[in-house]
Parts: sequence; structure tokens; C-alpha cells
Amino acid sequence: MLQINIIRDNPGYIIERLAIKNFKAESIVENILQLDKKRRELLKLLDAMLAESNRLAKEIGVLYQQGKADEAGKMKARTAELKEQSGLMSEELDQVQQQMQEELVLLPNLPAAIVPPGKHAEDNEIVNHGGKVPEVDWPLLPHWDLGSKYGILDFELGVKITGAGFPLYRGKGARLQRALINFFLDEAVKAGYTEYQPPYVVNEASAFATGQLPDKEGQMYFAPVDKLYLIPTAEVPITNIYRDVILKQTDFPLKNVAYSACFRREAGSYGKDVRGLNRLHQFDKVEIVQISHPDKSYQVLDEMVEYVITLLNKLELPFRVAKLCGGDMSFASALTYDMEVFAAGQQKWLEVSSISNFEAFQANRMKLRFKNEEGKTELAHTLNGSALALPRIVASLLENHQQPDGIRIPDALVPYTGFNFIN
RNA sequence: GGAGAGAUGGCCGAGUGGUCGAAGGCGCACGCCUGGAAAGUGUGUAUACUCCAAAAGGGUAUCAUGGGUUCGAAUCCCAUUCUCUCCGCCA
Repeated sequence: MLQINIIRDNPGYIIERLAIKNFKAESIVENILQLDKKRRELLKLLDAMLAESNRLAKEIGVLYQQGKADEAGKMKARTAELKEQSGLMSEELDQVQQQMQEELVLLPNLPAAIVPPGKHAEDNEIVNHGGKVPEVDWPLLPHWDLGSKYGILDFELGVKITGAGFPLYRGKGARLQRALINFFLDEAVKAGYTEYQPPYVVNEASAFATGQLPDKEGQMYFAPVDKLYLIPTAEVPITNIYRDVILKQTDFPLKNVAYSACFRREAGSYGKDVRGLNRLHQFDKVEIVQISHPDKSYQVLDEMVEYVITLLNKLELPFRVAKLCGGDMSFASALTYDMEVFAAGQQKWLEVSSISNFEAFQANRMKLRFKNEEGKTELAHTLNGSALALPRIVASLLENHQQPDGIRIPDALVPYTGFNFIN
């Protein structure tokens, strides 16, 4: 959520910047400014009324103490009148404030200055790449074929037990999952992140704070009896640690990492993009979250991208890094880098991590602040990214490291798997 | 699930209708003291919105949350949520 004072001070700038995200903000900004003006007018009147009310109440108290009950009684008429008026006015104010809030949550975050203009993924800028795409003279299989060939992945069984998008991992396939989770967590801890084990279900307030509610409600699994949501990412519980918190400057940088299963309904997904492990309803992910001083957040973002690159290098996967264009960025992000790995069996690039700086956008919504040099409270910046999401990493690992007679495990992972070949 | 007790500032804790945004203590910040530190001592120390060109200063709201009674609520009433204790159940 954008801060109202920024909109008030420079509405033209907001409209201009949001155009980079192909978002037409004119009418919303106009509505917000009007509502804000109305709100402040009402607030001024209401406060004056309440102030008078408070003053009279005190005077009446003094009169009673002095035994002047009849004088006090006369003043009560005025307070009753004030009470009725202020009641009506505060209802009106609530309404205006709610309307303003509804408009405010419609505005996406402003893109950072270096975000390239553009409409689609094709307009993204590739800013880095590495690793080698395998060149072999035998046919490379997609991971779903490799999965059944070596008995490590079972999609049909998942359909029987739960439904599409809930595969089972078996034998070395299951052990590979466990190894990757531990590998990612250990690497993050070595890089200075604090490990957390969060709840997998969250309440409404948490889902709202990270922006899943109200508009992405349909994307989450929901347990109505207890009004709890299954998390779509560990970002939700981990970022919510800091909801309604005022940090000290010395708390920065806050670096957290968490493994969790992630649950996504993926309503509306279909077709070839959802084949195999490419898109699932339940998957494993290790997520990194940083809370940063506003002056440092872009430095932190670069650091996070560099960190994920080291992971991809250790897994010996061909990758590329894209700086997202305005049109491809998410609602809350100010700058996003997508990390993609090449899946040689499908001949496709798969997104395995999306690392974003949200600046103060999330922090504003969940009131995450810190005391700055002058002792004033100021919004902190939040950042997060996958490091990494397992299914597409597994897909790419299987497809790129396949041999005619099995699948090679990269050296960095062997201490975690306990084996170096799947056949 | 049943019965009972409770929820006050960063923390502990006082406060049962007015002078209470809230005693006292701890913590923290700054100063004094000291060669330096500790101890001691003094001062300060919630958040949001808003008025004012800004600073200074003022107003309003907030004692779990929402509603009610009252001229006036941290204090009384109702509902909700959460915590603790005991009983039951249980990996």
C-alpha cells in the first residue's frame, strides 16, 4: 500500500511512475485525493466537537463536586447534543476512511527508477547468465519420463490419493527432496540467515498483511471451521513476524530463512505449463526474507541475487537472470529479478526464484517500522526471494544431469543425498 | 471439551467512575560525578491521525478487540479473541 502523504504531496509523480507498470492511476488517485480532503475536514470538525465535549464533562464534574447539581444539569443538554452530532459525524468519517482504504489498496507499488518499460515477459532484460546447457548426441528426456523410468516420481498415485498437482516422490526421489531442503537451509545459514520453522497455516490478519487478502483469496486453501489459510509461501508467516513492530536501527539487517511446504490452488492454470513438476498445488520451498534500512535495500537486493546465483552454480545448472519490465512485475514489487534455469529435456526456461524489493509497500500495510537517527518512526523495507523452490530445480536437475544410464548428482549435493547416481 | 482466573506502556506492576496517557520499578537515551568504568545522581523516554509554512506548541483517539451504560470509563455491563490453572482427551 502506498503512503497517503506521498500521494497527497505528488499525485502527478505517482501517475507517471505507475504508467511504467502499464497502470492507469489517474481516476484512483483523483478519488483518493478527494476522499482524503473530505476525511481531514470531517476529522477537524469531529475533533473540535469531542474537545468541547471533554471540556464540558470536566466542568460538570467540578460543578457536582461543588454541589451545584442544577447548573450541571443545564450543561448536560449541550453534551447530549454534541454526543449525537459527533456520533453521526464519526460514522460518516469511518465510511470515508473505509472508502479511501479501498481505493488505496488498488494502487500497485511504484517501480524503481531502473525498471525497464515493457508489457510482457519478452520485454524483460537479461542481466546475467551462467552454467552450460548440455550438448549430447542422444535424446534428452523430460523429467516426467525420467521420473517414471527410475521410479522416483509418481503423478498418478498423487491423483489417486489427493488430485492433480500432488505428486509423490519415491526412494531416491524422496531422498533428493530432503537433501535439497537441507542443502538450501545450510547454505543460507552459512550466508548469515537465521533459520525459522514457521506455521503452515495463518490467520486472516497475516494473510492480509502480506497482500494475499483480499484480492488473492481464491489462490489459497482455506479451513473455514477455524478461519485459517494454508500458506502459499513461507514469506507469509516469516514476514508477519514483524507485523506491527518497531525495530531499532541496530536490528538491521534482518536476514531470515525458512523451509516450508507451499500450497497453491492455482485456479485457472492449465495446459503445457502445468505438466509434470512445472506447476503444483503443493511443493517445497526454502525462502529468504530480509528486512532492511531504506538506504540499504537495493544493495541487499543485489546481495540476494548473488547469493542465489551461487546456489545455482553449486547445482551446476544453466541459468539466466532477468530484470523484470514494468508490465511483468508483481503488484507489490518495486524491482524484481527472476532467476530461470534451463530444463534441457523440455528445452524450456523455468522460473525458480523471483527476488524482489518491496521497499515500504508491504511495510506500510503491516506497520513495520524502525526508529531512525532522529528518533522518528519510519517504514522499513522488505525483500524476499526463493532460495530455492524445489520442483523446477528437481526438473532441471534431472533433465540436465541425465546420462544414458541414469542421473548424475552434482558434487555439492552428494554429502546430502548420500548417493551420486540415480538409476 | 468442562470449570475457574486473567489481559494495563519495551518489560514488571499499581490503579474499581472525574484531577489518568496512566503511580512505582526495571530497561533504554542524554547529562553530572569518575583518571576510566561500576555504583550513585538528575532529566527524558508510547503510537496513530490531525491543526500550524515549519519548529515550538495544540487537538483527537488508543489500558486485548468490538459494542453498551454515563455529563464523564483503564475502572461498570454485554459479546468476541487470547493467556494461565485444574479436570478430561491425546502424538
